[in-house]
Amino acid sequence: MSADDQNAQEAVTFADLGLSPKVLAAVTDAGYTTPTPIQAGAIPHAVQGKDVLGIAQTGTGKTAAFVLPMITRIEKGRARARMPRTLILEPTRELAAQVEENFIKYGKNHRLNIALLIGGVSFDEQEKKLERGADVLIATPGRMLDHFERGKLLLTGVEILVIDEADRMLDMGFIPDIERICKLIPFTRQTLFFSATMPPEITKLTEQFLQAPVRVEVSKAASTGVNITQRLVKSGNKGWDKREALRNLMREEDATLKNAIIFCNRKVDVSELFRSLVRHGFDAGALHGDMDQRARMAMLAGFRDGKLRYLVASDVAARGLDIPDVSHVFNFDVPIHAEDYVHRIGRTGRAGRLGKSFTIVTKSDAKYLDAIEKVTGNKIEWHDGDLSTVVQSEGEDDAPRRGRGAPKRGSRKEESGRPRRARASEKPIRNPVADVVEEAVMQHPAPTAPAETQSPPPAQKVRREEIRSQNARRKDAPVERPEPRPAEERATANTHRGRRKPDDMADGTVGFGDDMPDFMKVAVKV
DNA sequence: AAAAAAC
Repeated sequence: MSADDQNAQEAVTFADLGLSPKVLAAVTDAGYTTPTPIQAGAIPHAVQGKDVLGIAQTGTGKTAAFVLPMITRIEKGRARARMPRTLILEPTRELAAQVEENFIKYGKNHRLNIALLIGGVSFDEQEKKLERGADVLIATPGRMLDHFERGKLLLTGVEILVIDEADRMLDMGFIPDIERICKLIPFTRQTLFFSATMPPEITKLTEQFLQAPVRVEVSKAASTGVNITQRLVKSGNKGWDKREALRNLMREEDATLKNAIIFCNRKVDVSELFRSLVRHGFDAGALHGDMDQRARMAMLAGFRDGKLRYLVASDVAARGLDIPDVSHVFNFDVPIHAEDYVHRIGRTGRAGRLGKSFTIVTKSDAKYLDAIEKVTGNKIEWHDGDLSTVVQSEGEDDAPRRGRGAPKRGSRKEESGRPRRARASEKPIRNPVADVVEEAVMQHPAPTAPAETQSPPPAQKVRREEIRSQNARRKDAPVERPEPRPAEERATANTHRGRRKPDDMADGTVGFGDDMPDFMKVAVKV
């Protein structure tokens, strides 16, 4: 490449990409002048209506790479009732909500009707938005198909289809849904397709559903960024050992720790660790897929706004979520799949900043650790001596005061499942923010119960009856759940489900009155 | 040894 070419490339600005003046103005207002490689590569083609195959990780500016040209292209024209003009499919609810935020930010000079169709929230409002005519429809596949089957949605008017995070959709078993949806949309559409990797199934999908796509590939972010300091931390096998190791680490790092995500492999452990950290006075929140949708939103908002310094999370938070400025990532568990390690620690050290990651390792993690070191291609240093120096703690798991014989896996969780009131005398919770949040996460009777729960439309009522009869044997089985849930999982569920009246929890913050932090109120609007 | 996603 000549020096001139290089200069020319450096000189690329958003103004050179063919975006409309109104979109450009919004981009400028947001403070951006220079597009990222994926944006510079994809936008010029996308604004011309071409199909694009974008191969890019999250954190590369991928979302704006489709949002900006889409707004440009739908400037003219209006949506008709139940016939959205564009459809964006996302694998998780949070990602979908995040894309909506992007449309709001960059569409501020337009009058866009945006509809967000995700599970876990009421159908009513979503239907209203569809009825009004959506310029932009953002959805997770399940809820979208649900609306479609109810006849609330016609896909024949879709001009632009976006499939985001295709490889993750594959992991999650969404590909049949995606194929079905693709077939429902006219062939004359424009398709923008994004995936971080291109396994054979995904390649097949692109061959089937893209027409002469422009392929834009941005250099794979070095599997683990050089600006992330990675360390391993030894620990005994027990949950108790690991939690103590984590707390020590958190205290050690306190001076330089701005905020941190703490990953667990399992949802139960997210809940348990969250409760434990709160009891120890850390202002932590929690995020996993079994939580009430309102609480998920509230947690994320609280963490982003800096109201919560720690977020204990499952891998729902490992990819794609845009949480800027995370200074630390802690792996409470070694991830079972090596790629997850890369994604998790990739939540720190973004945009060239420095980041730190610590992974708590026990003797039984050896093989997973090997896999990680193989994938990332480097040996990770031990923080403070390796596993050979670990002292295993004695005793029956981490509930020593419970009688012998009792601790089946479920009963061990009793402590975390017990109502908070009973615990209050043991250890005062010193953290009001997390305390409020705990109410929201662990007891998820949506105070303004989703409308469909109160008056399900006939079709759904029938389905519910089926489920109810399936569960007839189990008196306490939640009707929404076809499968009986294991005891330990119930630690995350609402123990009062079905027993409390909505009036008892007018605003969902039982017993906290005026102490509800602002971010909770904001997030609750969903 | 997992998580996620419709009800």
